[in-house]
Amino acid sequence: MSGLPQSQVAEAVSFTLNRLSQSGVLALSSQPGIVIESPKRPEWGDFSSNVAMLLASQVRQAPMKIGEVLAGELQREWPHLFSRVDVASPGFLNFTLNPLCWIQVLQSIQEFGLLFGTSRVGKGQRILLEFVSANPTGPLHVGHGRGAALGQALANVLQASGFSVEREYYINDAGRQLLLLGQSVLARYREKLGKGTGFPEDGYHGDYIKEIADALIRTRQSALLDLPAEEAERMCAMEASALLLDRIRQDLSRFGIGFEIWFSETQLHESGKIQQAFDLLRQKHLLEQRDGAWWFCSSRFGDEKDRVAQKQDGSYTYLAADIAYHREKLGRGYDTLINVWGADHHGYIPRMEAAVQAFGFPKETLKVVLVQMVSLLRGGQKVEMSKRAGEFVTLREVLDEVGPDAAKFFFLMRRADTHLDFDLDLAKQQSADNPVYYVQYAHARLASLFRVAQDRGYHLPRIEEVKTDFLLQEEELGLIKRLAHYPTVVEGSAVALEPHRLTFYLQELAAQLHAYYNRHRVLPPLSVTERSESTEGVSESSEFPEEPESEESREHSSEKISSDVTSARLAILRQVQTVIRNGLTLLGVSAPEKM
RNA sequence: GCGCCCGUAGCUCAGUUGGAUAGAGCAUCGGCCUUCUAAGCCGAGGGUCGCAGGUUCGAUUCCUGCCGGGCGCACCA
Repeated sequence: MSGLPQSQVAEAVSFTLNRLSQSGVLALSSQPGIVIESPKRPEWGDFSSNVAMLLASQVRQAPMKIGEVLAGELQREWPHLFSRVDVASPGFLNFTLNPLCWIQVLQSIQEFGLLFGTSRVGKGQRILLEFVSANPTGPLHVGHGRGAALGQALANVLQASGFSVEREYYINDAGRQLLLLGQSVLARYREKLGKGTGFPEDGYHGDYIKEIADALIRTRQSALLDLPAEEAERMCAMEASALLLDRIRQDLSRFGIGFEIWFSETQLHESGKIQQAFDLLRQKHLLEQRDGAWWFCSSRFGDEKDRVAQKQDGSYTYLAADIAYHREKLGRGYDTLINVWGADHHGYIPRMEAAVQAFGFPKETLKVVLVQMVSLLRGGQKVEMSKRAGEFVTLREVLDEVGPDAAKFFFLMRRADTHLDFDLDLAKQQSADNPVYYVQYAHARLASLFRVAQDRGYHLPRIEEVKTDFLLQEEELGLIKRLAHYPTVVEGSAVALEPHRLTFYLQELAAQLHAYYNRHRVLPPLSVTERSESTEGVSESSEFPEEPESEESREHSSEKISSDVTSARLAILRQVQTVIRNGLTLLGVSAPEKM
């Protein structure tokens, strides 16, 4: 979408810089990365750039002087784009665009619709995004919910930016944790049948274990008591993990999260992939036997020490499986692997980076996004969760309480690597204080406006049908500029792997919309009342007071709504609605027509 | 002890990869509905960007050292 003003400015600057370089006016050895940003203050124009300052050392001239030259050239060469280019100390270029440029933003939104905001920066690079991947040893809890919301939003934002994304869930269905699950279930099973023999040391304590035991009693009666303990444990583990995985799938599907691939760890063992990975590492002398165990030499790639991959007793550690798993993923030909992990696993990153490098891929092939913990607040108090006692709030409970939309939005309101306080009361509240309602309401409010407009016989105009002057009033222009920023936000969220930027953007856009909506009418009032007659003399005057300051609400009621104004506003607001809808969609949140 | 993350308004947090005079929401206080959804808007107060150095035209942002908080440091996952 290079037709957008910001890209046009960047292209213009780049082009002019090249030309000045070739003609010898500026002696450039290399062109700096041109960053066009939106300045904080309106006096600094629509966009600004620091190129002149970046160039100063290279060209050996004062930034202000370079700025002057550039500003002059740019204005001369691109008169349709710039209405002015200023140089501000210590050397900023401030661009003020020809207002007409903004119209094409509206046209672009109108034309691209659902696709507005998409780009091709990803160039079709293939990304494997692995997230949630909770062990099937218990139900999903809130922390997993945050990972799920983040993963999905990341996938959406990356896809919108031209990456080809596949989502994967790694099922940890082998190893000690699963055994422990089997032991825990069997222990409960025995207890319930009056044959209790104690509970495993680090067993799973949650009530769901008892429910699974009940289910086993229903289907198998007391049959498991006759089996050898090991076999009974294995059977319990299989049954329990199948049940729990099924429950995880249900929760995720209710949360609106889907995966292309569900990858099972057991498969790695059974297909010999772990053995293969080991053979390869041995060949490369990255796997060494010491003290009867096999060590992965991760320290050669910057890890602080080597790690055991195969224990003295011959069994594999979880690391062995993960090494093989990452080799498996790399072998599928992705350009980048992204893992969304709980922040408590951060110490594990160097190990996995080592594995990736051991197989001949650059370290950057693997990107890990860390998700910090979630605390739930109710009545201003933290809801206590203790993993040891098996007391944690499940994702399902949160969904029951606040619904998927609010849950997702709240999970995405903070940067992933900072701790999140999730206020359950706020998430349920139907007021402007609740950010998700606030944004959704903006969308619904517009939907409602359009319904009323159509009931009253207005048709919703296309941009081309509207008189330009009425689109370019100050506040309308403000809205358009905000809309123009949207594609940059989507791209930034994708490249930085930070979807929370989109959440913030939507709140800002909604705020601007609500303010606008409150201040300006779109449709003329239905009936002429005595009050409007009594102020008619004032409101009909062609000159509006400059800035009424404290009299803004009065401006609202006295504003004259011609049919040109109505259609211009309808046209702009439709594009606002499109952008809100698109943004919410990328976050996985619905955009309701009615609330 | 070592490593990673965090420290910005009373609270919860943004800060566009190093830019110009530091931003939002909540909370507090004061206003706005006979007219398109008040699930909304307008206004006010509130800051040593943890501290101290360094890098440069310029630092909340990068580097070093402290202080404070969280997490991790298994032949568990």
